[in-house]
Amino acid sequence: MARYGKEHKQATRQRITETAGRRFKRDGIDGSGIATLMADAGLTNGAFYAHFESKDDLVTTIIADQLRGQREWISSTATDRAGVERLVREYLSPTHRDNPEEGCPSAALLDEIGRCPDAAKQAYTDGLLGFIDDIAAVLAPRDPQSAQAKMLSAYALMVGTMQLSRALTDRQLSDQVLEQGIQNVLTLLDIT
Amino acid sequence: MARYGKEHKQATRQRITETAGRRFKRDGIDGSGIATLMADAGLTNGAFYAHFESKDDLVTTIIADQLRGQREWISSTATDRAGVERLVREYLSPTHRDNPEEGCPSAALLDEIGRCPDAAKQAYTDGLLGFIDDIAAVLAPRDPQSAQAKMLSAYALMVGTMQLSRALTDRQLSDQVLEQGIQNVLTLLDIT
DNA sequence: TGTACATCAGTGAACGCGCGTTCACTGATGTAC
DNA sequence: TGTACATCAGTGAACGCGCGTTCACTGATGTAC
Repeated sequence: MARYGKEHKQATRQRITETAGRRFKRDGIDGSGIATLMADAGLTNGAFYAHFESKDDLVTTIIADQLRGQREWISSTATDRAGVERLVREYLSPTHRDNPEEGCPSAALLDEIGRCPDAAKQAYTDGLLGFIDDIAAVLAPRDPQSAQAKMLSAYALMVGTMQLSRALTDRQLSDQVLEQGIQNVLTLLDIT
Repeated sequence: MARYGKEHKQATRQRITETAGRRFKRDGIDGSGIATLMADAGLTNGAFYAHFESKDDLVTTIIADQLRGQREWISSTATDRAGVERLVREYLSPTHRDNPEEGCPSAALLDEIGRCPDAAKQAYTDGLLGFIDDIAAVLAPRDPQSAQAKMLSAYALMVGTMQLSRALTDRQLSDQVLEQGIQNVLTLLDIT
């Protein structure tokens, strides 16, 4: 199968990273086995260790990769205050609630990340501050320090609201939680 | 070992429920095996099925039990607005962050609960509304309906903040997130 | 009050299965001649 | 331009282990006589 130019292996690694990110967000980290993750990428279990040292290594990689993806999504949407509002409404939408595998890694995995080894938590911390500071710069270019703290709190509210809406069986109540969340996030950020 | 009065088996079941609740909150649901859970209660694996139909049955029981415990804790603390403030400060404390096994089940498990079968999510929904409505009645006895929505959002912020503070490796930043969370929850609830 | 018995909470070995990880092997490729 | 070879990404069986669950059995107990 091999001896393609060096970009081939890198492309395979990227494919594993993308499909594993989706699987983690759908079934949880503990709920996703190596064999399943590799089958998702169209490979067999043995090939895993040509790309990653261990499952922990993969987890750390996925967390960094997912937050990088979230940062890119944010950069392309939240270019001004109106963009931030659009982002909040898109985040706290029934579509996001019903499709965790395509959504926010924090909403899908944050409590599990809190139980991960330090390397994974470090990747989370770094990746998070990357895009939090992006938005803080848009919202308060003159005072990024206090905007960071405010934005972290707004993010916590968005993540908690999404998780709560996914855990409720009452759909109407779930929708209502999302709506109330939008109002409170926007108020918290002094938007509208 | 047996033929104690009927209160004996019930006491054992309660012991399993308590120790399993702590274990779940520490290691996650998927991260806690039946044999470990039973050993925590001083029993062997086989005895489990004399008390519960399946692991799913236990999970549903634990969720209901944990939220009942949280409701009791709240009833004894949040008797007036000052009580609610004390509760928020205790919730968003470093002590709570550093001892998940004694803390809030939502903070420890909410994203995992969102992936559980409907029975577990139903138990969560019921248990949650139990104490949310308690606090709503304290905060706005004349308008419990809108107080419920507001309180659900405040709870989402508390849960998200706690999870975030547990996932960060930077302790100073983690402390800061908790502080900012307290301010925002109190503002959101029109306290102080 | 003392003994025989029925109860049933709890034991512990075993079931098939999937886990994370290792490793001898395969075979399509780019390169060297 | 055509052939032999070294490379190495990917295969798939196997490792020991813990998972959730089942079941034949044990033995301390409350009850009946």
